[in-house]
Amino acid sequence: MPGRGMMRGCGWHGEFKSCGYRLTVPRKLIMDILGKTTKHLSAEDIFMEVHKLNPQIGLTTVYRTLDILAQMGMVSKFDFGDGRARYELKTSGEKSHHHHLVCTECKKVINYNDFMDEELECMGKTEKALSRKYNFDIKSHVVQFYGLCEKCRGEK
Amino acid sequence: MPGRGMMRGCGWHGEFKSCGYRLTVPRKLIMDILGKTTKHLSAEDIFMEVHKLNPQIGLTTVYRTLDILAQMGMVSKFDFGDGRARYELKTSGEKSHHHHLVCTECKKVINYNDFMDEELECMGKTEKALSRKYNFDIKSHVVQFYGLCEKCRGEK
DNA sequence: GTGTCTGCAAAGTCTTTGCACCATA
DNA sequence: TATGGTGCAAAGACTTTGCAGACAC
Repeated sequence: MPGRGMMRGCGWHGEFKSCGYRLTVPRKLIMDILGKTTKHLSAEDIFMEVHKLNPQIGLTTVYRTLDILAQMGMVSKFDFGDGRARYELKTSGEKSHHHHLVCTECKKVINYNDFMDEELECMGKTEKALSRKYNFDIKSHVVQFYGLCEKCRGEK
Repeated sequence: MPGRGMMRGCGWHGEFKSCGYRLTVPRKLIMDILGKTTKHLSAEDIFMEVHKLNPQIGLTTVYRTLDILAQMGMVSKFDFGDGRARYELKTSGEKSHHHHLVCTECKKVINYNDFMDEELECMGKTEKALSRKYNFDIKSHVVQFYGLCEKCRGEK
């Protein structure tokens, strides 16, 4: 059995197996739900979706599965400042990588990737420079803008 | 009495008062501690420091003060993925703005500001573009790189 | 003196853990 | 059938709230 943490093969079924994890009903459902949304779901959100399809599945399993997925690097875990973690499937498409714009009032989150060419280039440069200077093995980054959305700034 | 949330005058004493807040012993101590470190203190960290100087002060007060400071914009609140919030005084000096490099293993955080000129320029551009496109009033941003620090990558 | 602030204790939220049973490979 | 996975309940960790007494202005 290959060590956990390694990823081989393509498609998440293969990745799962080659990491020594079993393919179970809850895990399939959770991956399905994550794959079908562009939203930023909390564990509870995902649990509620799963629950609709299979009421037997518990919140604990959702947390455990998300942990595994995050450790495998298949899912990103975000904090938008509302006290609960949010999860997003890391998709590999060209235009799928995005950053976030967060309303601090109503907690709405907008994905953007339209102004990102320069941003990504610049993040890449910084990443290299930081890796070199601090001898870090950099795996990911987070870029988030915080402010008031159109609606909330109007109400102030 | 001016409405809370406004900031006038200079020095935090003045800001505090002009926002209608009282200048109390715990608040002074907390500001002092935040002003004297470049670390990323949790509420508990700050509480322990405060406790050394004045054991009467409670953790609740620390949380409440940090809340006020964050709302006034004098303090930034960060999440580095270890389940507790971290606080930093926003200093206004030229070179004081910085971003973070976080080790996902040992949770060490490095402030960097040496590769940031281009990064900041680019963030500025993106901020403007996002403000315009989504009609957001952007107040702040977060940039964080995650990975393994020198020590932790060696142990793997 | 008045309205704010404080400390304590208790409650609230999100997340993790222990354990016996179940299911995948 | 042998691990690993699951659900439930309970515990854990961080943060917030309620309230009576204390303090800044």
